[in-house]
Parts: sequence; C-alpha cells; structure tokens
Amino acid sequence: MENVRVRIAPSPSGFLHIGTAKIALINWLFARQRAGTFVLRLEDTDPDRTEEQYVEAMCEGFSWLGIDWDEGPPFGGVPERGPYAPYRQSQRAQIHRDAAARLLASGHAYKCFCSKEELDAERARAQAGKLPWRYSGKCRALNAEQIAAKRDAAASLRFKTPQSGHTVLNDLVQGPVRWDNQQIDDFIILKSNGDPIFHLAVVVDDLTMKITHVIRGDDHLTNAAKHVLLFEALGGPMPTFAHVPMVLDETGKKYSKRMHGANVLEWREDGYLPEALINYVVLLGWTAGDDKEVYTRAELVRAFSLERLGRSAAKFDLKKLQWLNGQHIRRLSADELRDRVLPILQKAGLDSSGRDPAWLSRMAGICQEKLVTLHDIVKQTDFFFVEPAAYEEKAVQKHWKDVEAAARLETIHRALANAAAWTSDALHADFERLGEAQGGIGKVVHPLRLALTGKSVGPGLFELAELLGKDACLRRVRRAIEFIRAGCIQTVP
RNA sequence: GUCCCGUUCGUCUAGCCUGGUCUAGGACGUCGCCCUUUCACGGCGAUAACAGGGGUUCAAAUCCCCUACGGGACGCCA
Repeated sequence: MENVRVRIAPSPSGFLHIGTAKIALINWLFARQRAGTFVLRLEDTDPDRTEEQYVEAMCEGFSWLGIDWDEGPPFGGVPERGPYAPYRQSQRAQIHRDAAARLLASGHAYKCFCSKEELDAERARAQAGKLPWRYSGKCRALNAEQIAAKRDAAASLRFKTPQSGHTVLNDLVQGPVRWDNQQIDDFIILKSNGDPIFHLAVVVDDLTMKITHVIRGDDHLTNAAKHVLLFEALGGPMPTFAHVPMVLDETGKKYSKRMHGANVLEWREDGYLPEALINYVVLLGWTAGDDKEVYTRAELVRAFSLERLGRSAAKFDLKKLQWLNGQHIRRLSADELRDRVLPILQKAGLDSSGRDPAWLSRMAGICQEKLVTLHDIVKQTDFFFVEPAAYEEKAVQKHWKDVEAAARLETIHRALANAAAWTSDALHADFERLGEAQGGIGKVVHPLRLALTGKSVGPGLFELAELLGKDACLRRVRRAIEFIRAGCIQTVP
C-alpha cells in the first residue's frame, strides 16, 4: 500500500483562517486515516506578506483544533523535524533554482529578457483592447547567438509551455479537467533576481517532499494546469490532486479576513469546542452519505473519505454550528465540562477556588443540557458565587406582585427550614406537597427560583437548591421577603 | 474579455457516475404540539428545493447542448 504523504502549505501572512483550517483538516484526516504523513510547509517566499508574529498565532490555531503535523519547520516553539528539511519555502530557494536550471538545460524553459515595464505596457494594451493577455513569447524565439549577445543582462526564466495539445488533470473532487495548452501562458518560474515563483516552488517542494496527494483550495484549480506541466517537465511522479471548495461567509461571499470568525481562535474565545468546530467545518462539503452528523474526532478519522467531498462552495451557518456545539457539550462528562468551563468562570470574575472539584462537576452537570456555548455557563451559574444583585424585573412583576407574595415566601421559608433532607429529590417531594396546598407547584417554585437566583430561568430548581446549600437558601429567601416588604411600602400609597 | 469550475428546501446536504424504487430523503433553522417547576434537552408533526430552456428516451434531479447566475485563474503575488 502506498505511503500517503500530504501537506498544508499556508503562507504565514495572518492568523489561521477558517478556510485554511478546512483544507488542513481534510489533509490531516486523510493522513491519519491512511496512517500517512502530514507535512506542514510554510510558503513564506513573499517577504512583503510574511510576518513572524503570525507564525505563533497560526500554530496556536492548529494546536487548538488538534491538527498536529509529523514534519514541519520550527513553528510555535516546536522544533523543526522531518527528513526533507528545511520546511520553510524561503530557505529552499537553492533547491528551486537548481530545478529551474535543469528545466533550462532540458529545454523546458528559456531566458526572458523582457523588462517588467515592457510587459506591463503589453498587458495594458491587451486589456485596453479587451483581449486576453498572454506573454508574446518574444524571447522564446531567441537563438543561442542572440542569447549570448545579451551577455549577463537580467533575465527571468519562463516555462516553455507546449504550443499545441492539451493538459489534462483528473481531479479527485472536480473530476477530469482539460485545458487547451494554447490557453496557458509561458509563465515565469524564476524572477530575474533569481527568486523562484510560487508555481515552481510548490511543484519542486511537493516533488522533493514526495507528496502523494495535493489537497488544496479550488482557487488553485486553474493553476494546477501549470503545475501538471511542471511535474511532467521535471519528470517527477504526478501526485493525485483534489481541489476542494472554499468556505463562504453567511452572505455567500468569500470569507474575508476581517470578518468575525475568520480567525479560528475567535471561536475559542466565543466558547466553542474545537471538536464541534472541526465537526462543523468538515460537514461543510462532506457527508458519509448516511444521516450521521455528530462525529467525534476519532469517528471522523475513520469515516472520512476524499471521494465523498462535495464540489460546490458552502456557506457558513452559525445556527448549525451552535447546534453542533451543544451536541458536543452534551457528550462531555461532567468532569470534562467542569474543566473547560472553569477558566470562563474565572474570567467572568466568579471565584470558584473555594469549591471542591466534585461540587463543581455537579454544578456543571446540572446545566450541561442548557449550554449552547461554554460561555453560557456564566449566566447559568453566577448566582452560586455571588448573591443576586438585583431581581429580574419582569419576574418580580409576575411572581412577587400579589399581596400574598411575602406570606407565601414565609411559607416556603418554613418548608425549607423543616426540610426532611437536603437533597433535590426530598425537596422536590416537599414542594410537590406544598404546591397542592398553594394551588399548584408553580405558585411556590417560581417565587423561590427568583429568590435564590434573581432570575426566572436557570438550572433545575431543586438541583440548584441542593448545591446552594440550606443556609444560603434560607438567607436568600429571607432577603427576598424583606425586598418585597420594602417594595410594598413604595407601591402602596 | 479568454479559459476553468460550480448551481437540489432559507442553510448544510442525500440522490446524479450505474436514468424508473424521487408524489426528491436527512439535518440545522422556522412554526405547532407533547413532556415539564423555568429555560433548555428530548419526542412528534408541519414548512420548504431539482437555476431556466431545449434535446435524447417509453421514462431525466440523474445523460447531452445552450442560456443565466455565482466563483476562480489570467502577476518577475502566494
């Protein structure tokens, strides 16, 4: 069986973009499933766009998502590793130049002495005439003498594209794609300053790193024609190509860098689980063909297949991500949920340091099924840590407004004080009975919830009461009674 | 402008290769009902799509052609 080698080749010009994450994820899943190798290669040959600071941020994005690489450059504190180092394209220029020299020697490339200004003028003329622009091929016709006469004038290197026939690519996702070679320019592979151009660099790197499957965004589909030509000219084994559709934002536009959520780490900030995000992103263009939608990371590795990748771009849908996030939250154990939620409580200024871990797990457990994002934990549990600072106005109107409100809370207070046992089951039974006397359990439950939490919504009342403890509950009911009495003085003239 | 790719419910998609089983399936969303101490969860139900036009065929979401729309490439950027 073939040893699968795939790569993600981001250019470190920003944070980890959601679209890059999708491509990386697909490569990673494929590699892991086939026990292959996942390579990270930094395409940093454009110094104008590369910034060291982004290297760290991008690494953090990958590691948060759980996308680890087997070979790659020093990146985010991880040392360089792998047999085909270096893995930064900027350090591989000599390898690219050597390949270019071979192409020149084998007649697959030629020197071009046209200046940038000449070419710009040519291009401008073509565009003005609404003609497709392609290099005239002026220097292609130069003979040995003419070239010698140029001596060491600055020259770029162009690829000698066949002038007839066609180039065919059997893309795993897009199917067979065919170009007329006359449509393909004699593109530059080496700048006149000797720097390699992207097309040369990728192909040479993929070749030397023995990449078996080139899985990348479909914005590269038309570039692939040039790459196929280069692979052939270099005499290397042709990798399998898979051009996967990109991720669109909710309006159907290309996911711009400035949009919230474009940066993968923003989802972490917003309380999303990495396993939910990767599950969602992979669903943007892939299904197993059955009705399963919620996958663990391991299940994804098992079920994924390149062949079932869709061919059209997908719009990002926050609602579905939210649903999936809830699904994944519910699949966590109470302990796991507690551990993920603790930093969020901390950040919200709720001090949980005095609570023992088991208690915190139970607290996490009683609101687990109510969370859409991890951040929801704050409004679900803040009252455990601080007494309600205010009572929800609408709930006060509804549950504490009538004349018997205070008296009813006195009754509730008594019931709590005399509770047979301080467990949610026992309390539930007590209030069931109390409710019968009061005209429905709702008559006692809502005023109590408001007294204990200050809100009308939250975790199960008896569960939270049990966790809050008897003393705190009695104190809060007392406080509520005083609040009502004080309020009555104001409202009754 | 030239070339390349795409187009099934609002959204993600199944089905398309190997035409009939599709009065087009699932999921999210939305709406309704049930469960219920709240909010959720869960359950049940409803809603809603084959871009348009030609052709091939007994039969087309599925095959072919054209058009429209969307995207991409056309750089000494990646």
